Amino acid sequence: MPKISEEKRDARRRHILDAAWRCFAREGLHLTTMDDIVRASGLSAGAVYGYFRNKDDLILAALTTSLGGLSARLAPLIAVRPAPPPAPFVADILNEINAFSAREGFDLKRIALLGWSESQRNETLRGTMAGFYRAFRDRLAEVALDWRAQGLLQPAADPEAVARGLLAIILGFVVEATVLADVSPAEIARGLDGLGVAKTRPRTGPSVRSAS
Amino acid sequence: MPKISEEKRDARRRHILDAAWRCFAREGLHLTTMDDIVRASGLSAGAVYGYFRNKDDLILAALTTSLGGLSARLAPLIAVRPAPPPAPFVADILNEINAFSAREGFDLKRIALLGWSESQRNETLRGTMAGFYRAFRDRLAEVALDWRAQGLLQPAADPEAVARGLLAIILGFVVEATVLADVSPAEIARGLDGLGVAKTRPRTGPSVRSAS
Amino acid sequence: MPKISEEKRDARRRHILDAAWRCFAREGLHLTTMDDIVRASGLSAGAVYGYFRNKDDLILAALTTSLGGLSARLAPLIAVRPAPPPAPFVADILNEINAFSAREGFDLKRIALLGWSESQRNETLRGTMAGFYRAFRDRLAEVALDWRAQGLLQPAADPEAVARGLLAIILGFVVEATVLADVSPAEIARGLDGLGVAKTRPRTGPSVRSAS
Amino acid sequence: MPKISEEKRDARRRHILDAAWRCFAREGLHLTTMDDIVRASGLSAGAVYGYFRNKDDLILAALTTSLGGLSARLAPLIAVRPAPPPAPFVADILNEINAFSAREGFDLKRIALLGWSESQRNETLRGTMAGFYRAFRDRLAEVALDWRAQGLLQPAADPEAVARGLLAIILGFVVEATVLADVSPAEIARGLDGLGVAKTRPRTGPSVRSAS
DNA sequence: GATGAATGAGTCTTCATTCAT
DNA sequence: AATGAATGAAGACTCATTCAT
Repeated sequence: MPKISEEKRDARRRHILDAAWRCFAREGLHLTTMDDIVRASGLSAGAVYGYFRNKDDLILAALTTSLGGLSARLAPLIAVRPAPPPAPFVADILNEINAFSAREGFDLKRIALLGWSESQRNETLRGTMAGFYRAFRDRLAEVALDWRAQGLLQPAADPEAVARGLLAIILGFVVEATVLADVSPAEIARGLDGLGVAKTRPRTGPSVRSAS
Repeated sequence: MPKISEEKRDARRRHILDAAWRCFAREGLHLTTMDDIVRASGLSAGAVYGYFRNKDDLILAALTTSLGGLSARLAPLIAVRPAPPPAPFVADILNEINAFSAREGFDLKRIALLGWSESQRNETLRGTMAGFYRAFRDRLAEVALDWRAQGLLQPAADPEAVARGLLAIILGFVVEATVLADVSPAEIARGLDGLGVAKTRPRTGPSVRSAS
Repeated sequence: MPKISEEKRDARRRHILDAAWRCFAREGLHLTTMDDIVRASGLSAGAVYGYFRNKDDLILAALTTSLGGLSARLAPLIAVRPAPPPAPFVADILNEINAFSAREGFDLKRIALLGWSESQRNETLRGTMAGFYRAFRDRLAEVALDWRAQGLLQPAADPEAVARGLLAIILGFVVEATVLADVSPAEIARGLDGLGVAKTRPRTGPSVRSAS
Repeated sequence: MPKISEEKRDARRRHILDAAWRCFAREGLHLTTMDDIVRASGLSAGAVYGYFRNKDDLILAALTTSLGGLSARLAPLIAVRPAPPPAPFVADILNEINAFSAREGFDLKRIALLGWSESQRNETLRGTMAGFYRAFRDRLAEVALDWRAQGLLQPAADPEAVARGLLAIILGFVVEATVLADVSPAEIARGLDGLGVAKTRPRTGPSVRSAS
C-alpha cells in the first residue's frame, strides 16, 4: 500500500475515534482496552497505533475532538442577535447538545463526564478543556450583555457572573440528564422561567417545542 | 465476639476510605491501584481486603460514603423555613459543598466527578446516586414551593422544574469550579440574581458574605 | 506469606539469576524473553519482577554478579608473592576462568561476551565493567612490578604497559576459546613462553613509531 | 536483464549495510529495528527487503562483510617477509584495525563485539567467523615460523601456540580498547616488549602442568 | 487476625514482514 | 521495481486477589 491520501487518512482517523467513542461511552476511559477499540474499529492493533501514538493520545484526541465538534454546532446559536431570552436560549443550547449526542449512537454527554474526570490528571487535557469552556463562557457573557440591553436582566446584572451561572446550568444539565436521566431541556427552561420574574413570558418558538 | 470492637472496626474502615479518597482524587478511580491505597493507608493488603471485598466494593463505598456525608451537611440548610431567597440559598449550598470538600485534604468535588463517570458503568452505583440526587431534588422542590408561597417565584412556576434547574446549577458549579477553577459560590449567586427579576434584593446575610 | 527472611530472599534472587544466566548463555541477552527466564526459574512473572525491577535490571545484575564472582576467585591468584613467572601465571588465571565457567552448567565466557556487547549501550554497565577491569589491571601491574624485580621482565619494562598486554591476552583468550573453541590455557601459556626471547631490542622501524 | 545494473545493485547493498553498521554500533544487533535501518538508509522498507531476505540475513551480511573487509586490509601486513619482530608486528596489526574502524564513522571494534555475541546463537555465523579467524591464525603461525627462523622466538617455540597467543592479544585488544577505551596499539606493543625476556626457560612448575 | 509474597491473566505496545497499489 | 500502510503475533510489565505462615 503506497502513500495514502491525506483525506483517506483523516477518514481513517475519524473512524478510529468513532470506535473509541462508542467504547468509552460504554466502559469508561480506563476500563476500555486498546483491544476493545481495535476490535470495534475493525482494524489491527498496529493500524490504530499508526494513527495515535498511544492510549493517552487517543483519549485526548477523542475528548478534544468531541469538544471541537460541539463547539462548532453551538457557535451559530450563541451568535444570534438579538439573543433570545434566557429560558429559550438555554433550551436551544441544551437541545443542540442532545442532538449532537444522539448522532453517532453514543451519548456525547457521557463523554463529557469522562472528560471532566480525566482532566483532573491530565494537564494537557485540562488546559484544552478550560480553554474551550472559557471561550464559550465569554460568548455567553456577550449574550448576557445583549440581554441586559434588551432589559431581560436586572439593570445591575454582571454579565460575567450571569455567564458563570449559565455555564453552570448547562454543565449541570449534562450531569443531571446523564446520571438521573429524567430531565429535558424544556424542563430546565421552565425552571429558569419560574426562577426569573415578572416579564419573562413563556416563549413558544420552535426551539423549546422541539425539546423532548 | 469479634476480637476488634465494632467501633474500632468502623474507625479502620473510615481510615481506609480516607486513604482511598486521597488516592482517587489524585489519580482517578481506575488508575489508582489497590497497592496505592494499601500504602496510603499504612495497612497491609490483607487488612484492606478484610474491610472491603474487592476494589469495586471499595470504590462504591468511597463514593456513597461521600454522598452520605454531604447529604448530612446539606440537610439543615434545605430545611430552613421560610427558605432564604434563591440566590443566597444557592450560595449557602455551594459554600457548604466547598467547606465539606476542603476538610480532608482532598476535594470532594473531584470525587463527585469521578462518581458520575463511574455511575455510567456500575448499575448499583447509578441506583444509589440517582436515589441520593432525587431525594435532594425533592427537598429542593419543597423549597421552591415555599419560595412560590413567599412570592419569590413566578406565580405559575412549577416547583419540580425549578428544582431541576437548581440541581443543574449546583452540579454545574461543581464542574465549573473543578475544571475551570475560577468560580466562587458568590459569583454564581450574583449570576442568579442578575437572571432573576424585579425584586430579588441583594441579601446581606452571612452566608453570601462568607463566599470567597 | 509473611515477611520472608533476608537470606531466603537472597537465595531466591540467586536462583533467578541462575535461571537468567542459563537463558542468556543460550539465547543472548535480548533474544531471551522474560518469559524464558520465568519458566526457567519455575516462578511466576510477578515473582521475578518482585526481585528485579525490569529486564534491564536483571541483565545488569546477571552481568555484574558474574563479574563479582569471578573477581573473588581470581583475587587469591594475583596476590601470590613472589608471583609465578608470566606463562604459568597466565595459565593459572585462564584455568580459573574455565573452572568458574564450568560450574553452573553454562559458560561464563559467553556471559562475558554478552556483557561487552551490552556495555556499549548501557552506561551503568559500562562503568561497572570498566571499574572491574581497571582494578584487575592494577593488580596485574603490581604483578608485573614483582616480575621485573625478579628479573623476569626486561629491566626497562613498563608495568602498566605489561598489564595492558596481559589483560588483552586474558580477554582475548575468552574470545578465542568461545568463538573458535580450540584453545586451552596451556597453549596460550606455551605461546607466551615462545614469545619470550633473548634480546627483543626496541625496534626503530616506522611501524612502531606510527603507533599512536 | 535486470532494470538495475549489477554494480548499482551492489552499491545499494553496500549503502544499506553502511546504514545497518551505524545502527548496530549504536544500539546493538537486536535492539536495532528494521525501521531504524530503513530510516538510516533513506530507503523504503520494501527496498531493504529487496536486498536482504530478512533481519538475520542482514545481520549476517553486515558481520561477515566487515570481517571480509578487515581481512583484505590485514592480508598485506602478514605477508611481509622477513616479518617484523613481534611487538611492531602486533602494533601494525592493531593500528590497521583502528584505522579500518575509524573510516565509516562507526567503530568496527564494536561490530566485532556484537559478532562474537551473535555467533553464540547463529550456527552459520559461527562457522564463517571461526573460518575467518582460523585462516588468520594460520597466517600468524607462518609469521611465527619466520620469527623462529629469524631467532626472534625461543628455539623450541611452537608456532601454533604462538599464533594462538598472538590472536588472543589482538582480540583482547579489541575488547580492552572498546570496553576500557584507554589502550593504544603502542602500549600493547610496549607491553609485549617488556614481557620478552632474557631466559624464560620452559617452566616445570605445577600450575602449567595443571593446565588442560 | 494480620501479613505481604506470590500468582497469572490481562494490558499496552512494538516490530519483522507482507503486499495492494 | 518501489512504496509504506497494514498485520498480528509476541514481548515487557502490572495488579487485583489469595493464602501460607
